[in-house]
Amino acid sequence: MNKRQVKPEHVRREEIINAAYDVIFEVGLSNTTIAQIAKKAHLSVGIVSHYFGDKQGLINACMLEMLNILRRKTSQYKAEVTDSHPQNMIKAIIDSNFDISQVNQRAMRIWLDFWSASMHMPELGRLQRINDQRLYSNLKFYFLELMPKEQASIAARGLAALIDGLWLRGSLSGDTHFDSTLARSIAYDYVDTQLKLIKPIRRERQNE
Amino acid sequence: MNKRQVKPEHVRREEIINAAYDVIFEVGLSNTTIAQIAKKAHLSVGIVSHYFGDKQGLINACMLEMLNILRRKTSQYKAEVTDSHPQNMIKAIIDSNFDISQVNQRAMRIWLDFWSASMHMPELGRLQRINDQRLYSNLKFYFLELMPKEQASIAARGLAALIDGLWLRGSLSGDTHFDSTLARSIAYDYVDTQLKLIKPIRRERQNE
Amino acid sequence: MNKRQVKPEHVRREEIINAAYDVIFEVGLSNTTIAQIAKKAHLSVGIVSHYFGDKQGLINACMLEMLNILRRKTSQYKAEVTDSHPQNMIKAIIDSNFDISQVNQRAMRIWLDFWSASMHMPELGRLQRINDQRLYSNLKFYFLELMPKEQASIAARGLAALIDGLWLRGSLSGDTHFDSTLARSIAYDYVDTQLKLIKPIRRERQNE
Amino acid sequence: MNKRQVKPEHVRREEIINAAYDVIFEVGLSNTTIAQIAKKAHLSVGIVSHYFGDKQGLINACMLEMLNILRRKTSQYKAEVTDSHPQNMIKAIIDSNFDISQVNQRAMRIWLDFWSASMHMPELGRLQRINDQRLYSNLKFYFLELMPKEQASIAARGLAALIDGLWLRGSLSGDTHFDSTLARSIAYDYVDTQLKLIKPIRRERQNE
DNA sequence: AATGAATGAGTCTTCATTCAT
DNA sequence: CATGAATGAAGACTCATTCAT
Repeated sequence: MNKRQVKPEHVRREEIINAAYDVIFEVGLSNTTIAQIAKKAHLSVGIVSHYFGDKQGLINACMLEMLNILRRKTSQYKAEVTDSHPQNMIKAIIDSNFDISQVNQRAMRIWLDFWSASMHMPELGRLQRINDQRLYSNLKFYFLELMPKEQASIAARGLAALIDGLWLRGSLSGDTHFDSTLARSIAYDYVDTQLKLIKPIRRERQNE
Repeated sequence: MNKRQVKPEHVRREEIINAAYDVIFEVGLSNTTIAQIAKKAHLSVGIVSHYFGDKQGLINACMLEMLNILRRKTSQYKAEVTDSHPQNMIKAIIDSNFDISQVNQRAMRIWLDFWSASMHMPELGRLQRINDQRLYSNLKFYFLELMPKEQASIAARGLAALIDGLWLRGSLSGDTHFDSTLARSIAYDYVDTQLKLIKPIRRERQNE
Repeated sequence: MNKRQVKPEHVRREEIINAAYDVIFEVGLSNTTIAQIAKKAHLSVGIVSHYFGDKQGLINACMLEMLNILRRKTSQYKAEVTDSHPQNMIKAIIDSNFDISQVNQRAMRIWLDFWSASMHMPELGRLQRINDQRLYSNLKFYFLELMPKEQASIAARGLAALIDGLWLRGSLSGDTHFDSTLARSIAYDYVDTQLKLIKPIRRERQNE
Repeated sequence: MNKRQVKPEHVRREEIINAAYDVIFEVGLSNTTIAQIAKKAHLSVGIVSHYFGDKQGLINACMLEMLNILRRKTSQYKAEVTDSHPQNMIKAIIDSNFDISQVNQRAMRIWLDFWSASMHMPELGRLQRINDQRLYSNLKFYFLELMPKEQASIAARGLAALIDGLWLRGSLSGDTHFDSTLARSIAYDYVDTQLKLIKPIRRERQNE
């Protein structure tokens, strides 16, 4: 008789959010219903409004959680870098971005669903733009230590786009598994080529 | 007055598809209703089933049209290249991809919506994978004329991802206008750096 | 180029009615659409209103035709009786009723569909009651020549019900073929037993 | 005030089914809409899917209920027979069949509607054939105790058809009231004549 | 805290009918 | 005569939300 088991709020919220991820992965965000989520979480439909106010509240919470996990992951990867040369930090950021998707193909699809939804759900858009901005700033910060401002900007923008694009193409390919090693090597290669070709250009510019 | 105006099938189809694009842009694919599309096209709701069978049929037709336009655009850009050096062809492909989005921010958002939907609508997924594959193959073909096989593969994969990523970040940024010049320069830069760093590896080419 | 082939009105009407029978048999009266009928008849949807005013007009025409065929069939069977003893006439009526169903299982199902519909379509109800009444009167007329009024009434009512019931159970059984020989023998048996037991009441007949 | 009144499931189901019977009687099964049923039951349209999945589920439940009532009624009539002579049991079965229709003219029309629908709705067809078979077997069982096998078969088949036919003609006659006494006497008469005429035939056969 | 019965607005789909050609 | 494009009302179904228990 462990019906009506009362659990701490944060545990319940976590359970519901995870159930939501499952359902979103299976049927897509726009086909996800509260009833499905409740069933997956072995709870009643009323529970969502209880903990999240309404469906939108749950969706916001899901995206927020996703972004928080990524942020934590990035912090963690950066903290683990021993030689904190800018290039290594950039690679840590790359690694953290592909770690998420490495964990599961599921996350990638969910991510894309939220990206898409963020165009038409203001709160999601806000969160998404903050995240976009964070990745860009983060990368630019380290590129600036390696190359002139203008090129750092391009490199950061390019790398951010490359990371997102690799992820995007990964989610969309029918493959069940995303080749994160390949993705990472393509991203590393981008950084390497940018760095190798930066010096001669700088010199010319410095003469100006 | 002009009630019951009969138009040729292809014209009506085009009108309806364009109305659909408008609505999808405004409210998102998953919030788009047939009633909205019909209203935008100044037609009745029954017309969609008349021309497209059902809503899914219309959606498929929309995506197919989008992809066809891109394909035609790419052919056109490639045909316009005077000096058909591989690098120029690659840049033509880049240009064609950003031409679409240049035309309007609308297209970019619609594109993302379809990308997302393609994960859960089989026919859309099929079309989308064909398109993904086409971009990759197209790029790889020209990269192969410039560098060894393995690197060509990476470069093609990287550039395809970069193009998609730039587009993605463009759709998601709140900006009303996408800076296609910047996007193109980032993509060009990717090609240039890839090519510059290829030389030391392929010494024989330097003799040319 | 035999498109737009113009045929006499009664031919067109016949074609459309037959197409309607086909469709009604396949999907049931309530699921029958004008589009299906038109397609089956290789004509356009507009044709129905052209010849029958509207859908209800076509349905009425269908039922009327069905009843006319039965009536003609009954007249014909009765005309073919050589020894016009009342009992033979009754059997001719039975035969005519099972002739229709003998022709095809299709007719039986259509018949039942119209019976059911006649409860809620006034014109159909009118036609159906006339037909009911005709069968009853027809039978009673001959029974009256064989037995007292009261029993003739019961026998006629009983036989009419028996015929309809046999037909009903035939349409509803999943069997593809209706055993009209069995049905007829059951009906004959009813007549025979009714007649045999009439004797004690009608002494004069015992002298025969 | 009494909004949102929650009742036990079986009560709600019963209410909805009864409302459905009302509507079906009034407008016919094929014209019956969920909205009408809901209105009649003073409930919202969503309730049908809540309890029966969809409209077809409700229709199936209605027919099942009808058949169950008839079956219970037959059991009850049979249990009430004091002198369980086969002939009395057969008459009990007849009585039970006309008890239903005695209760109301409504039931008869609903039956016919379901009969008709069962030709095109698989689940209804299944239920209907089971019921047909039951009546036939039931009657044959008792006829077998009174007459030889072959004749028992005919008598059972004939009586079953007669019962259905009387019912059918009753539903279709415009009369508001079905004369169940007359119907019953016609059916009794059928049994009586079958029995009276069986003996001489049996004897001859016994001599063979 | 948790349930799930009940609601009803919103959407897709169907289809008889109309009418310009 | 005949067509079939176009209409729009009607209906089944979905599902977020509410709320009595």
